[in-house]
Amino acid sequence: MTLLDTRGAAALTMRNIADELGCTQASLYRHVRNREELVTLLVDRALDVASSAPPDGMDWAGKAAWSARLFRAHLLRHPGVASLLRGTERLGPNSLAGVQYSLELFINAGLSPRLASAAASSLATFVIGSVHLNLGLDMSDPEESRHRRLLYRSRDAATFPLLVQHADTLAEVSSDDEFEVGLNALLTGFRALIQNSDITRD
Amino acid sequence: MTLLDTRGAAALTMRNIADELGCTQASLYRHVRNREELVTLLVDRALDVASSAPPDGMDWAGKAAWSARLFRAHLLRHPGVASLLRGTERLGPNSLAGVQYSLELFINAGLSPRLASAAASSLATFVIGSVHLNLGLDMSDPEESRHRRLLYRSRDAATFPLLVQHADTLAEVSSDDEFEVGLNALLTGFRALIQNSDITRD
DNA sequence: ACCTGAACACCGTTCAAGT
DNA sequence: ACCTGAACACCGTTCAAGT
Repeated sequence: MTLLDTRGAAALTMRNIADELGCTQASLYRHVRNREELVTLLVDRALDVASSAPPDGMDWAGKAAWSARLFRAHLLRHPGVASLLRGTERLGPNSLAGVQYSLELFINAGLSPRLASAAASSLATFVIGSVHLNLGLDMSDPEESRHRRLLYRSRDAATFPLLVQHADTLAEVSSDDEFEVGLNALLTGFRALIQNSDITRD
Repeated sequence: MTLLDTRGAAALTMRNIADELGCTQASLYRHVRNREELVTLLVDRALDVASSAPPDGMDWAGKAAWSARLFRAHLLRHPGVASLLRGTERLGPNSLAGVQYSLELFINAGLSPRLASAAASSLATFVIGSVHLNLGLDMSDPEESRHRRLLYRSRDAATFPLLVQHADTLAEVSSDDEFEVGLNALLTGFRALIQNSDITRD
């Protein structure tokens, strides 16, 4: 865990883990079948944020937004965890707690179990995908913004007119902005979905 | 390219590439700095679908949905490409063409360049994230659905009541369903955003 | 039961040496 | 300029041998 946070996902090798634990690499295979199994266990343990519930007094959309922001912030604080987060291994108890919670949220909001599941999945997909796509980048770094502006501006104006024209704007859009716009759009869409299924039910 | 499609991303090693090309691994470093640079070039070349535009006669939402589904289908058909798709390397000409196109779409729909960029990014994030989270899984495989049903049903009913109760429903929700629900919600949210900025402008 | 040392078959990358 | 052979420092995994 500390190894992953301090030296990154690339340094999470069986040898380094064994060193950190004070044993040989071969010993690890007494407690774990594969490296993959170890990663699965590690990732689920790292997802214990999902259990912290939003404060009371919010409607479902407020709670969903609160949880999504918390989850995203946690992943951004632990990029190593985020980079190991795939779809296959979301079976651990902490991940399941997250599924249970978001499912409850959307069902109580008025969605059918099927739609609630799809909505919760979509939201998680967006949060994880959002962190994933910005893993290498540090948007607060001014160097990064300058680099992107140059990339857009130096394109051929005939084939990429909009990129050249709005280079400055595009370079300035932070990943936080992107996330908020997408999160808001998703929740607005879910709200419409709930109203529609209410109408259908009447 | 054929190596990636036939034997997967794990088999995309410098040795295998060199074999496929009929040279030694060391020769590759005359044409490419890193393996990473090679992957970047390869991924961008694999994204040539972005250039195929949707048929005329659709509104912006229809076009966006059409492009998103096309992109997703392409990635699902080439899982190796999808697994290599990170955020850092979207600089290639094909990726930029996709950015230019989606930007044009949302600006013409009535969004400011800033919001259009965020909307386009969010949509791409959702598509890529959606494919990413289902990379290992084959939902059409009945074995997979049975496994998921068992996973949910065998949980502790006291801590995960909803998972146990709706195990059958949850196991049956396909990734296609999830994607359609999320896509629809996003586009509905963007539509509301456009109407809002129209009102603000008046 | 748990650990060790040593090996195996793989990686990406480098570099002197060839043509 | 481009390619080769051989090496380097790493991987994950296995296995007989120890306690």
